[in-house]
Amino acid sequence: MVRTVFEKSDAIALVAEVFRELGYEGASMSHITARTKLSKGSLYHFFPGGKEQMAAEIMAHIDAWFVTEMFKPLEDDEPRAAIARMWQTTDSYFRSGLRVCLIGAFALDETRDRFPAAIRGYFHRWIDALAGALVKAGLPGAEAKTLAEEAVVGIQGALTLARALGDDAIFGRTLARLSQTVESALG
Amino acid sequence: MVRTVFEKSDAIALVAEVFRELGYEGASMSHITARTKLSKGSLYHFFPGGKEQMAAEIMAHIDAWFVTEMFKPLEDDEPRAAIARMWQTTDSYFRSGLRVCLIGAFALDETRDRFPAAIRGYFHRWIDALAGALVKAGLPGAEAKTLAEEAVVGIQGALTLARALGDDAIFGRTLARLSQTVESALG
DNA sequence: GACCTTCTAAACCGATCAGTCTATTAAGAA
DNA sequence: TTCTTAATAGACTGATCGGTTTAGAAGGTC
Repeated sequence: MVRTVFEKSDAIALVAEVFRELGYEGASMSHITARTKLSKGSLYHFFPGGKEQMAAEIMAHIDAWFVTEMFKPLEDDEPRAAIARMWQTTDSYFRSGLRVCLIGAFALDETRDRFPAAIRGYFHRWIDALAGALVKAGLPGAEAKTLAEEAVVGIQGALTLARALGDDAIFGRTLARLSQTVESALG
Repeated sequence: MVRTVFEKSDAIALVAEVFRELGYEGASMSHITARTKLSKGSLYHFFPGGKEQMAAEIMAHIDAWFVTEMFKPLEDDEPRAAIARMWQTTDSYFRSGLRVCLIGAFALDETRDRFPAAIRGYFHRWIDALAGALVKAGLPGAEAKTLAEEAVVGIQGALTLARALGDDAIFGRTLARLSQTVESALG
């Protein structure tokens, strides 16, 4: 029999895409094995805790990526440049609306009750990091918080509508509108 | 054995709440029977087509409600008053953020591929009805379309974040902000 | 009462679920 | 080479899945 060797990081990325497309409950082990070409032996070798561990590690992986690529830059770099790069990073991460937000999708059904802290933390830190950058760029705290919330709300809503309408253009339009709103607030 | 008699409209409303909380895949027949107190016999009597028919009829029911309560008023009534009532209707329908949008949740996973027309139609008509009212209220077509899209995107995003953060206040804040934006656009 | 239709209850079915186990393979250490 | 260990393939298990069927209860009509 043919034997393929995987790295755990490959496994995380592959399984993540299955959860992203099918949701937590919709992603059965047979779906996962079929779509990833990882056998059950491999999956339970990497994730002895089964589906729940897979989802937890995937969320941690996503979280770490966002911290490095978006939240840290928003906190540490020059705020206007970091915010400008945030729109680009967001657009490419979500493939211009073709890829949904796994954490957002988990939030909408009972999967939320399995990972409440991870879900809450992800969005909380995104809003806080953006609000912090807006404050550093000169906005009052309250306005910064409102604007940051508006941005993350808009991104999530645009992802939902892009999938619902089968029209990814709405995602680009929303990002453009949000960045425009932020820029005019910054003056 | 004790026998309880249900109406089909009761069945639709009860099953709808289960799908809303658990999602399409997450809502197994045993979950549905347990939470609704409807036996399998009753469920398959009302919905011979099983889960798929349940979901289809629930979506049709939701759609009809929105047409009567929101889309028709937006099309037929005085536009500013209809838009003002839309915010209230939206707030009460989604129970100020405690209740998710079933159609939006379906859009995010593969459930979308079972009901693409219903999902697309729901959001398309919402945006069009609101944009139509905005045009009647005096806005240019392009601006009306953009604003209507922004409103529906914001509502969906706020529902996602309300659930993710376990904080329904964000839903009220978003509705207030959106209505403010619309009002200042109308002058 | 008898009869018929509508509806409910629950046993039952094959398929699929998440998860376990055994056998085997590849690769590094000695 | 030989031994050891990490990793893979896939058969297997008991539980649960969506769905079917059978049996009978409730309510109307005559």
